Amino acid sequence: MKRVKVSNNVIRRMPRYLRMLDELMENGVNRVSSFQLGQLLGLTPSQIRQDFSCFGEFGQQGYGYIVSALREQIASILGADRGYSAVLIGVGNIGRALMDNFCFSSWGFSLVAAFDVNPALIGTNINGVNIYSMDDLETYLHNNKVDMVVLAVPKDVAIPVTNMLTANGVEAIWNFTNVDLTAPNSSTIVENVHFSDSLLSLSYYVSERQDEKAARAARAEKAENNQ
Amino acid sequence: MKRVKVSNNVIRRMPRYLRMLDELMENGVNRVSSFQLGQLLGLTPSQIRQDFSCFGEFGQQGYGYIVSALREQIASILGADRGYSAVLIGVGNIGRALMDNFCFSSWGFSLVAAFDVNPALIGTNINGVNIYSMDDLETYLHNNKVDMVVLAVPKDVAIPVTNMLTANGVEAIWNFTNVDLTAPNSSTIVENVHFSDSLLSLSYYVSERQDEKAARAARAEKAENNQ
DNA sequence: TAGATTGTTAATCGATTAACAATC
DNA sequence: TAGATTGTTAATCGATTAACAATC
Repeated sequence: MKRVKVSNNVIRRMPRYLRMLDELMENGVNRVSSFQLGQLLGLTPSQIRQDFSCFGEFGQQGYGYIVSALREQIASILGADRGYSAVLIGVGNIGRALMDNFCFSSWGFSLVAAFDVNPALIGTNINGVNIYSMDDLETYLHNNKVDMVVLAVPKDVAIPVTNMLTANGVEAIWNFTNVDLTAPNSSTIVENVHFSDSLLSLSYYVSERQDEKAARAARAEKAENNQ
Repeated sequence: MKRVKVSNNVIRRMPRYLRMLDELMENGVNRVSSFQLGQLLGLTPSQIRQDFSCFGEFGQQGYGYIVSALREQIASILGADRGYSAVLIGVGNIGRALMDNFCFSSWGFSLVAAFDVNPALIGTNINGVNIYSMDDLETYLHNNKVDMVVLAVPKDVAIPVTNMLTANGVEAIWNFTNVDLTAPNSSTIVENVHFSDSLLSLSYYVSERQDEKAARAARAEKAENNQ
């Protein structure tokens, strides 16, 4: 597989391709063209072919792509076939929701341990994942290969915990705290999940829609009065 | 406020500005320049001024921006000052995590009701929000102004529930199911939250990093052997 | 006033789309 | 073979950055 510098826009589309290919496989489709994929995803065929071409040649002229083969290629590009290990820190509601609902394994990852400060949780087990004391985290990190940390601790301890993690060699953080970890720890790869950003974007488009409606209504009323 | 067509990229940055301004206010900062904001957010001052200029003139030459005033302006642009009402559908783990942890009100929204099929939940109350039966949802939508729906139902009922919602006038969906609702219901505004997409993006960058390391190691070994 | 920083126009850069030869 | 669809190059479009006059 090629490893040239690929734009973030492309990277963000790859998981969508993967999901769509999974869906096609579930539906027993075994061949797809860039045109069809584009229709399904609301993208142009050109863009899809450009995206794929960043990583190699996965199709066949005059035929298209074999769904299962393309699926494997994209999974591989995204590292979803490397069995990366993840550790969850903070078994509050979000952490718990992830343990209960998010199927790490179906994306090729394995959640190997969870950590919390709550004595009621320590020593228990959710979905086969043991919950350990935060006090044992540092030792754990030294004795185990941890490819990524899922950070779901309360906002106010996000920074100190992150500092501890990076000091202990953690290189990737999937960040569910409401704190932006992007800037500070340069060498650590951080993926921020900000619910509020997502909701506010939605809210913007709702406002836009409502303002348009109001403007239309105002125009209609004015026209009415001018009769 | 201006309402010209603004690119999605700009809209996605606005909530980040809002969060940063909130943080500055918490820290008692009451004045900020585009240069400082840029440093804090990892953006260029140019871009920040360009972004703001899509909506109006919020600064003062030679001085910068008054944090609280700018905060209000951006909140208003995003519709975070309109008291939009939201209804949660599906009180599973994700739904519950949102009810417990996500502070709708701090972003100007109010969660007015929740719905589920589980008899053990129906009639109960979480954080002041009543949980009703799904059977009552349609009636509820007819009798109440619902600006957005938070969709946190299981994957397999996502499509039928969505169809029911749009049929009953719901225009905006904050979608936590793993189904892409983007394409089909054209007039409905959908914001998809896909945990897997986020994780896979992170995974890509982790893989890239590890491949670089491996390549470096291979080169080093080769050099060693050539000694 | 001098220094700072805005809002905006112009220049650059990058991403998307279109077009087409290659070929299955 | 004829039709279809890829991978890739070139053209277009849009987003970011640079520059600077306006002005607090």
